[in-house]
Amino acid sequence: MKKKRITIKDIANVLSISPAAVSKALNDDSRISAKTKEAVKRVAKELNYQPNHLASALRRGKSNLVGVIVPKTNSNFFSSVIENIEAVLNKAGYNIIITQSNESFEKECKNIDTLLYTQVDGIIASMANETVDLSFYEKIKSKGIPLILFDRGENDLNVDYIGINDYESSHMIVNHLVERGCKRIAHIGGFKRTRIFNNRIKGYVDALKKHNLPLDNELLLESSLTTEDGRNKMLELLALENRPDAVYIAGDYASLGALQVLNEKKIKIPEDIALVGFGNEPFTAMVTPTITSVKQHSEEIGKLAAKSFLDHVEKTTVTQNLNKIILDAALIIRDSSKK
Amino acid sequence: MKKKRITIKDIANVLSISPAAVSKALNDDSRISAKTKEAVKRVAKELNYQPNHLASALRRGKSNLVGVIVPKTNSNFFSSVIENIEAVLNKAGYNIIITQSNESFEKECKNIDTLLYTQVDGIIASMANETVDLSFYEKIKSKGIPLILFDRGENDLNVDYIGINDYESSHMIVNHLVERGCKRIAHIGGFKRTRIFNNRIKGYVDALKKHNLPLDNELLLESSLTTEDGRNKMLELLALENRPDAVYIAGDYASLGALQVLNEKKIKIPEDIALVGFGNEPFTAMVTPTITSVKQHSEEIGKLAAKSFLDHVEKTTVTQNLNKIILDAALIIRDSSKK
DNA sequence: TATTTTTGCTTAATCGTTTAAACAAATATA
DNA sequence: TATATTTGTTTAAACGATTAAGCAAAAATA
Repeated sequence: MKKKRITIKDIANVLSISPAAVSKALNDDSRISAKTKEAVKRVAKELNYQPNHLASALRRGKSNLVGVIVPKTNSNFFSSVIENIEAVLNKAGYNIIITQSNESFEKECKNIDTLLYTQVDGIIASMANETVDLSFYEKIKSKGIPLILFDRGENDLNVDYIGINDYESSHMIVNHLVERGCKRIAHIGGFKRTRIFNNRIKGYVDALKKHNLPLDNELLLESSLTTEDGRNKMLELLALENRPDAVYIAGDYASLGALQVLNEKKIKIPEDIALVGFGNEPFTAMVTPTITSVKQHSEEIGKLAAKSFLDHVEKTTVTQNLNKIILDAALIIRDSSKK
Repeated sequence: MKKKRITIKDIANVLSISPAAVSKALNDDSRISAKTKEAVKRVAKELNYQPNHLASALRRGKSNLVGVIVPKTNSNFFSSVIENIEAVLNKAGYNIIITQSNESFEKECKNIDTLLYTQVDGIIASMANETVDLSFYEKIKSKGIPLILFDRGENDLNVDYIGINDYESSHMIVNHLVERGCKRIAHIGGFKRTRIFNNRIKGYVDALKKHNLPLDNELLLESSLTTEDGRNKMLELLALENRPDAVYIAGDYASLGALQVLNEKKIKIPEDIALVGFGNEPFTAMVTPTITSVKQHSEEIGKLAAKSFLDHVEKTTVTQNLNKIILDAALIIRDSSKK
């Protein structure tokens, strides 16, 4: 019942030549005559031959597969990054394997093992929120497999990184809010231990200082940045005796939660409290009022991450200098913070 | 500079036994002594041995990889289906490779080729809108590789299918709108050639008949169901002399476009025109007003698709009866159509 | 004690490709 | 014409695992 696989041997038999010649013909080896090549390709098509990737990858020691690890595909940012990684790598003859960590350290470790086991030629990853222990990433490095991080990265791991300038983005946001006339600007930040969120916090603190605004610790909250936690942290801020007049939230999903709370309590946005999110998820332009947010250039990040990988595999030289690319983000001003 | 790979041969050398014994020990073969197994596993750990998937897959003729093809990972429905497929398959020792067709027939064909080339053990797919030519799917079948379709499937391809009852869903929606008092119900449907959208249209037409409502052809439009096209089709409906008092749209993204148009024109939802979408994307609960939509049980669909694949590989019998599973969808009533 | 069965391993072939090395025939060079 | 080079192919050994078959030694059975 099972269909017999067509192999190069079958093609060789038809043409009465050796399998080696067939292999070389299919790979356009210069030492094979044009006539033979043509014949081989014709017969290959006739027999509906499909090369066996496992065999060639095993022999070549190269799978032409690249693993991608993201916290969730279900966000515009990550899905767009993936799309662009894929576009660049496909052109170079690579295919990608996408895995999700669901923000779980354990799942992320499993994913790494799976990818290594599948013999990927490289890994492009954005780390889960939970991840503190870097030993699994060290494992990738120790195998000599190119590792490229984007968005969620770690300085300690001395690897290529593509991301945006989080520190500077916070400055942009605070500048914008100050210009609007806001004086008590709160910040619902992500986990401090995650580098990008820590940088956003630092940027926020320094920007306040720059504008001679006092830093009020009750206005600086740490959050998991889910919609649910956005709601909770917003409620905390509203419970304060001295409410903020603007809230900068380090993630769009959390900013959505905050927006819902403000709408429910009939607090006017941006008149009473202005709102700024982060990530420029499509829904920020869909909700009422639309939410000001920061665009992270997902297309660019995806392309650069892929190119960074290609640099590694194509460069045979030992002069492997690290690619650390920091892009400038763009503030997309919408109704939630308009003048 | 490159790290030498550790193979079973290295382990064998350390223990002065044969590579075959090592392989069997690692696979818990009953003919290997407990002592040897223990020693092998200890040394494997010490040397940080990672099995070479390519080699074992080649030899076994089984890659333990399952390919997944979806139009876009960037929708809650598909990302949730994928998550659940993965959960079930991981438990059974399989890993998945996710690919996106971006609703393009050409890309979908490429994805199929990639997956076949990677020697996946099975393919779970949801077809692109564009896809009419089924020859690439026939190719999968002709190779004897299990193929399971979900959501977007085709009856002609005689394969397993998991989806919801689209025809019945339309009835549910029309019933709900009629109950609300609506008399002129419009339908912005997907492409007729896509089976699921065609079923929704049929359900709409029959439900109108059931309620003795006239079928007005200017109220039945065909759409690509993007946000942009949702806007355009809504504008078409508003241009009618005799406007509808309810619009049932076969996709949430298009319903969002329609909602934007109605909001811009200050047409009251649901008082002037009620709105119902399809898919229960999270944003339907985020926008103002929230949009009534149909929940497709993505978790269930994902799990069932994975189980269906496992059925195929585990069943060695020839009695392979087809799994055609049709789930009942659930109508989630929100502000856009509340009484 | 002699014979059979079980246990625990080894040998060698195999999966489908690639590729270094060998080699004959054709062509170029001296 | 003799020698060197190029061309087009074959042979055979990999890649790293699995596995059928074989074979001693140990244990069980008669």
